[in-house]
Amino acid sequence: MLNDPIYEDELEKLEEARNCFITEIAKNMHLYNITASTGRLYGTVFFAEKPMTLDEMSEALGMSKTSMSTGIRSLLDADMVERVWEKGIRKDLYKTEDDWYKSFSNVFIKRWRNATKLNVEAIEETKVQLRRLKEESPYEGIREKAEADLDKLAKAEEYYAWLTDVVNLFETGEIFNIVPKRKGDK
Amino acid sequence: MLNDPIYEDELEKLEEARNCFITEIAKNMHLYNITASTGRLYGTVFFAEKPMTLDEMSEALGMSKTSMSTGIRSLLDADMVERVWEKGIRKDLYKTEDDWYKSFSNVFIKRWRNATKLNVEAIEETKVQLRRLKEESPYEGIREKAEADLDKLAKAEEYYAWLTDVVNLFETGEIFNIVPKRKGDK
DNA sequence: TTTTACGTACAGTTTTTTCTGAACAAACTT
DNA sequence: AAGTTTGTTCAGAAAAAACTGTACGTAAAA
Repeated sequence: MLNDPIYEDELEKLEEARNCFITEIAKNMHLYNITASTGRLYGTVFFAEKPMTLDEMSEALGMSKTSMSTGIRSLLDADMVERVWEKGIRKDLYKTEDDWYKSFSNVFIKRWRNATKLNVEAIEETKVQLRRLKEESPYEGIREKAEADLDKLAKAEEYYAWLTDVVNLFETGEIFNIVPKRKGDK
Repeated sequence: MLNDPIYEDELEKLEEARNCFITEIAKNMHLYNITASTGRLYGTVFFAEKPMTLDEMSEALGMSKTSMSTGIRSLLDADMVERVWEKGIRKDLYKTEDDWYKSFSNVFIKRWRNATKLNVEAIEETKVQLRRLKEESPYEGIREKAEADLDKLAKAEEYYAWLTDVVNLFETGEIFNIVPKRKGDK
């Protein structure tokens, strides 16, 4: 069977079918801050019948093992892939996380919570400086500008408070009460 | 006042305060698929007392007008900036969208809806090919693989159906019933 | 109409990111 | 202990992206 040209042909068709999905998903992977190459890696592991080693990935994609190593790490960070253990196998094995809801939520939470935190901190620091100007500047023009800026930042803070609430919706899993997971329905 | 060194100094302090926020927001702008440079552009327009022209932006940031043009376009695409019209002014004027809830929602909707659409289309196409293999391949191994892949894709479809629901939550504005906008509270 | 002002397309340059192979360190095998 | 195997670090090469200045088309002004 391994040298059966018709079987090879069928296998080729299978690859082609898979490739259709892999190519598309790789293109949209940048939404998770993941490069297209790493997206293809994800797709490859996704369709694999069993967990893959770095060497197998390297072979499958025709890319260096180094790239597989860094790519897998990105995917691990994004909780899109996990390491599995198999008896008697020395190499690291990886499979895709099958709970896509979880992957999405994790990425969503991680990214927005972090961004919110940093931005709110920056707002606080900026406010300190602006308040000083507003209260102490000898120039009315400066005081007015500082006040106007403070108003703008206050609005921004409201928004970040809301965004934090939204992130919490995903973190607590409450989102699944509001938008239930689909099971088998179209 | 224009040549008053103390006033200049105060203005400098104002710039510095603003810069603190601008720098941070620019760093996190990549979450909206926007470069750090364009992020700084956003910050500059955000703090400006009145709508800015491309030339003013170029002057303020020390970058080419071409870059301002393309940067502003990215921001327009993301609904983070809008063009405004002022009587007697020939140049295009831009201000930041003050409804950040809207900006966030728009970006969120646009990006995820688009990604979902493309991925679902790819899944459909892949399914067609896999079904053919599953039904017509003379090799049991191939038929089994095709079936396994179809199962995986079915799970992916469920996820995308859910994601579409989530996106709709933002598109219809229903998210604001669940997570109300903050007004003035901390 | 001619002139001027304005925004953008495009090609080339600079900067940043991605990718690779060699060298290394840790852990397993013998 | 010596010798493999395996994943990762690192410096340099290759690829991609960002940025700039020139040139051009369009529309307002003269």
